[in-house]
Amino acid sequence: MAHELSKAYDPSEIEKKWADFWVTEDLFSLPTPETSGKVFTLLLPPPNVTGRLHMGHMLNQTEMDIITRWKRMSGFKTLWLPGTDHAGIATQMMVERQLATEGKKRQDLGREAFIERVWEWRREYGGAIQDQMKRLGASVDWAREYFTMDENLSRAVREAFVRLYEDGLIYRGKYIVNWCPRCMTAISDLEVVHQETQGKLYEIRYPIIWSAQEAAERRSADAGMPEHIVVATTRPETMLGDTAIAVSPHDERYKNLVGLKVRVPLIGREIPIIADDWANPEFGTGAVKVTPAHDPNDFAIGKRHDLPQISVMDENARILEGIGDYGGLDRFKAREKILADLEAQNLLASVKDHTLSLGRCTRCNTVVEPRLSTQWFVKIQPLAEVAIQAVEDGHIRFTPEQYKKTYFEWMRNIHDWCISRQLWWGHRIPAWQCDACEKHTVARETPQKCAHCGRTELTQETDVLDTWFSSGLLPFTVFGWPDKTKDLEVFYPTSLLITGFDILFFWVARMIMLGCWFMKDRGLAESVPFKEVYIHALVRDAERQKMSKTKGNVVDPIQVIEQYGTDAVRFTLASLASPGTDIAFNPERVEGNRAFANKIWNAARFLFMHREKAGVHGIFWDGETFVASTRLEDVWIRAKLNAATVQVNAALAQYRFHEAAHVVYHFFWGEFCDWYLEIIKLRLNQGETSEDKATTCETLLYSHVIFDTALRLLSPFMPFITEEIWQALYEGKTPKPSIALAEFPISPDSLGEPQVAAGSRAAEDQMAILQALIVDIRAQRAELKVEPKIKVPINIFVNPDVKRIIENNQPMVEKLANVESIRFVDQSLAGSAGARVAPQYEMQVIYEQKIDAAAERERLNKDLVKLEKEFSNNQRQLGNEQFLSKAPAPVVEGLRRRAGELELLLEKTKSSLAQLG
RNA sequence: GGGCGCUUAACUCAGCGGUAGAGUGCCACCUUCACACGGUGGAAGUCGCAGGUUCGAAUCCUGCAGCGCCCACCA
Repeated sequence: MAHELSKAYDPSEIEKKWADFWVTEDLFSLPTPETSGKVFTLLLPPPNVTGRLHMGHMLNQTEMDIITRWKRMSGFKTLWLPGTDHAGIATQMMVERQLATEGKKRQDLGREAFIERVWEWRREYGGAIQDQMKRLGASVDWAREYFTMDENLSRAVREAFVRLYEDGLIYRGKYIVNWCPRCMTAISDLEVVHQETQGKLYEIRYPIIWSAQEAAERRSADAGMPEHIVVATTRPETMLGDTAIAVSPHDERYKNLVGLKVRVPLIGREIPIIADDWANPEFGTGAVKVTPAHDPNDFAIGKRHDLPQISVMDENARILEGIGDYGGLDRFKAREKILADLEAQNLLASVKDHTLSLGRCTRCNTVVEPRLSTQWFVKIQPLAEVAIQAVEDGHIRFTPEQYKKTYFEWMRNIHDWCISRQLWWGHRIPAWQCDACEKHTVARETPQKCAHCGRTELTQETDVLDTWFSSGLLPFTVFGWPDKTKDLEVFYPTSLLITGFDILFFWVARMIMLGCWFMKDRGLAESVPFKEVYIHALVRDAERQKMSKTKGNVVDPIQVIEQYGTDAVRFTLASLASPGTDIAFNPERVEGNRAFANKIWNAARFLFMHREKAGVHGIFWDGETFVASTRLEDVWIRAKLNAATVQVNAALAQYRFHEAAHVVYHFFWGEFCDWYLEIIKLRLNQGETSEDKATTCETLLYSHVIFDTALRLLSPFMPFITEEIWQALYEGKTPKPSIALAEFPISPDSLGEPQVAAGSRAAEDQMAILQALIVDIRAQRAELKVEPKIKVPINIFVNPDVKRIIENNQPMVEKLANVESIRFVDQSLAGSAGARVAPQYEMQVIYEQKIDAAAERERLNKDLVKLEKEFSNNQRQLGNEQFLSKAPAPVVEGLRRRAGELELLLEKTKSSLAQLG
């Protein structure tokens, strides 16, 4: 492909080109390996088919892509498996909304036609998020893409349901569930979000029914005979379904009322006063109305006391016909009317402000109504026990580790899982009800006859399964389960899961439970759906607010990408992705990383320019052996690159994306560009002799090797720009079709080459002295206000060792610090005008202009204060017997060495000050 | 009511037992032949508060204050 780089870095053009290339060349498709050795598998948390890419996705996919590319380049057979989720409620709502614009409801179409309509919708609009993923450069295996409603996955869902049923873990029953009257379906506990809401607490008088006999008894006993019992409630409309009043058995106030009957106001039903521990004497009046069909606690009381369950609302949360004057009224309208009617009868004792926690549907924000209905449940305890053990035994590792606690917390207090939904879009429950005996037959295929009575008139269950039921099975169903496939054998358990904490319970926990259960014949350690979980943070806006459509602060990743380029956005997210910390995403921050990309671009152009000038082509590298050089800057940059390599590999192994990004940024900009390229300019801008040309070629070769390695180090973070430059570097003759398939750098030092390591350390020490000297000269020039273009002579006072280092690298010092000439003197320069002292050298800038004595004195005084403070700390520690005996030797040695330096520096600084007068 | 975090330079965040760091922003100078999406130099922090452990604490422990998140059936 591209052999040369355009003058200006334009991400939009190159990103489109390579995104297409990766997909059309099928670069990331992985054939099924023979064995599971060195295989890395990652499942993409399937976005909703209705989804549009948001910053959360982008962070998630950037992290997954970095890890995936890193693993792939490091020699793993890497599979990143993409897919989309059919998202029951969300998708059904979307299509219903579309129907509504045509003035239709789903009931007008009927179940089959409606489902066909959803498929149509999916064919037309369902691919949006995949297209967006391609723009991010996500290196997934598109050939294996799945959809949770695909036939093979649907078959697996039925199989899983039937097996759980056969294991006795699925039951059907009439219980209080969370009901959304707008979605008209049951939802699980997790789909209800509780909000503190300012509401009212109403106290209502229920008239006590006194029989003549009881009344007489009371009067003779002088026991008092109250007319009413007052109950407190936040939802007066449910009184229509009251079947008892409960008081605490220990509540003296009500002791002798237990067993009596009261009349439910407005409807006149007689109900008993019962004693139950649930009633809290401290709260309200101590007496609570009991409505078993509309409250989970009341449901439990009802079971204990065998109370009738009277439902008073329909599926839309309207009062049922025939109940007082309230039939057909919406629950909140009914509440108003009931309160007014109570008031009129003087039965409303009081109304108080009361904050309560109101449950709302996560989909549509409608207030959830606890409703008595028949649903399918998963008996969760047996599944949870195994899932807890899997994590306790360390078969799944959480990063950050704190999420393990959250996971245990939830798992240990888990309730049975309501898995049926009254929707049409989804996996229909494989159960058939007998028209005659009304019992259910659960089967993989449509049964011929009832399993209980043998009759043949059967009707399939109309409910579908919770979407999370099918996604909870994905880690094995995507590999062909229930069949025993090769894929399942080599890819399961997957290696890693990267996801947000918001679906820790919805998805992560359920995958663990279901995986451990269905794969249990592999043994616990191998039954888990993934070996590691990395939980990433939330992307917030620049003000740390949660992004939300209603607040209007949602940042559209595609827009930011168009402004700065995908690479810059990816790099920004990576550099902010410190485990466990939410990300405050400010688009302005991307600017800095866009500049970084530009910097790399120009570094490449610099090398290419010289390559052209020198007529040097075909600089290729096998990616393994280092080209030798003994030049200080060459050994030094190699040592720095090795260090960066070691750090990046270590950081990625711990999902410390921010650290890896920082290391690679600092290497490229702070070391390679700022120092190395500046230094080699000396060798690249040489003359025409054959010796000069040879030097240029050597220099180019060496710098290309370094640059090539650095590009591969950066590639997982910025795949596009590195691909573009890498392809150009090899002039179309790349060793691999893509940089993404090239080798990720590993440090030669880490492979055990002690003499190389020693040489590196010496080079680093020498460069550190030269760098310090150069920086000091520059600073002194700035202080003396030497015009930038003027070269100045300098004097240096050093020991012979350092002198040799400087002499060997004199052109470097002269070029980088703009020095005319260096004179080595044999007397201390401390105190001389324009001098600076360091532990290893004394340096004086010779400049005719008069020194600003005041400024110089200020600087020296500041230095002096700092030095004195450090020295006194240093001396205090070194004078401390305890420290000397207890601190580790290297620390003590370090301080001793520093003490010597400090003494010297103090002395020199003081003498300089004295000279200034 | 339970549980979990966070508080370090103007801003965003690293560091988590051995002399306070980065990026952005800010100030000054420089359009030098890769890059002004640049270069060079510089200013800027009693590491929330109070105790404790330690030779040594931003780093470990306890308490307090502020901020945030998750879970939960108290009418």
